[in-house]
Amino acid sequence: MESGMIAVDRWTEGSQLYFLTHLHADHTRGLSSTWARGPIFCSRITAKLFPFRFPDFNLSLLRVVEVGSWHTLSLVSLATGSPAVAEVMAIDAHHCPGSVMFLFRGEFGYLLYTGDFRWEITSEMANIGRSMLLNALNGSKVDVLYLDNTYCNPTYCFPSREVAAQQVIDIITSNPEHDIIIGIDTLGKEDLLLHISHVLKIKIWVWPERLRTMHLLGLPDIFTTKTSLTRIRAVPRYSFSIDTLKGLNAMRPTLGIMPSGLPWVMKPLEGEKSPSCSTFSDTFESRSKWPPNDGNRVDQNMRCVERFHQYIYSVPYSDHSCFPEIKEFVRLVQPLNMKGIVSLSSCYVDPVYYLSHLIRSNQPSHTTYSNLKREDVGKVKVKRESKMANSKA
DNA sequence: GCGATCAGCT
DNA sequence: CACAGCTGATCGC
Repeated sequence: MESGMIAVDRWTEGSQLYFLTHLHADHTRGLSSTWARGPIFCSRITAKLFPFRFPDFNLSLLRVVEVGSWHTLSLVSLATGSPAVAEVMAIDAHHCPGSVMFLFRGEFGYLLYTGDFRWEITSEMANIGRSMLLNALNGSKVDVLYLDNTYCNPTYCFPSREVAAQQVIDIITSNPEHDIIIGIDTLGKEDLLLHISHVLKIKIWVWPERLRTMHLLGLPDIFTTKTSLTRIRAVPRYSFSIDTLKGLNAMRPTLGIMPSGLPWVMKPLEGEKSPSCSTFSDTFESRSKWPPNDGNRVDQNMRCVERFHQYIYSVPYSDHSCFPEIKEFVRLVQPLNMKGIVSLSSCYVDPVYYLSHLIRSNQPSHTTYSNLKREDVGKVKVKRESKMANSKA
């Protein structure tokens, strides 16, 4: 596609149309309330949350793209200067509320930009997205897949969010006398909190701004800002530390739960013992439903709950796809070429490195690191400059 | 003084 | 290490 026409999650000057996959801060860096570079296309939920995040934003620049139907885009061809038409379809990305993938079609062919996404093969919602995607493609091939490669490495393997949510429930019910704090961000993991509330018939404390977000999302009235009403609190992840938990435990017995796809949560403090990480099943054997105790051996790579600290559990609840899910998605889409959208990670890999057998054309000249030998690509560590998960087309 | 950007931290 | 994001310092207007 010609450069300078369409930008996704990228906010530098020089594009005609801008697209926002979801409202997490690492995808909005460069966006501000004073934005005037052009229209921004996003999902209805993202549009709803937008003014809360960017209070004085000129809302006439927002364009809602409904999920599941083609939306016509008016562009100017950079090559000829004449009007050009393209279309876009938003498809639910199941990453956080409002998150979508964008499928573009035009004279440039088909481009699919996943944004951050979770592709839970067993989930009913993913099946809807699957048929939506296949119907939209109608047999055509995706020319370039821009892929959420956050966990694009075979070492990343974790259960569905449904299973991980049950692990959280098990921790809470196994510790009836404990207060529980759960680390979350400004957006995302609402389903986990709703599930806990529903199963345990208990309200969930959130901080005031987060309560506003819950209301904007139209979620059930199970959230509160009164600490006296519940022993379960969802707190900002940045406020979540071993020291915080120690402080809380000086008052009342309190356990912290970190829902995360990462195999580690935080660096153990100097002199701290124990991050040898006993697994949840070591501690709570028979009560735990995970790993399943059905006589079969659990995949050694499948992460389970880890006790990182006397007071802290890490639960593999992830809003990004794990490696087998990414693989399944690429197999479904069968792109001609693909590029990772996350370029900063200690284990950053070009998705082509592990998944080249699933794309239709895997000539080295098409890969991001065409100058490297294939064996070297997986070891590339990208420089800090491109932390933004983005792409320009 | 304000917004934008960056350093540092979790 | 950093899924995402806060705070505070600094730069430029």
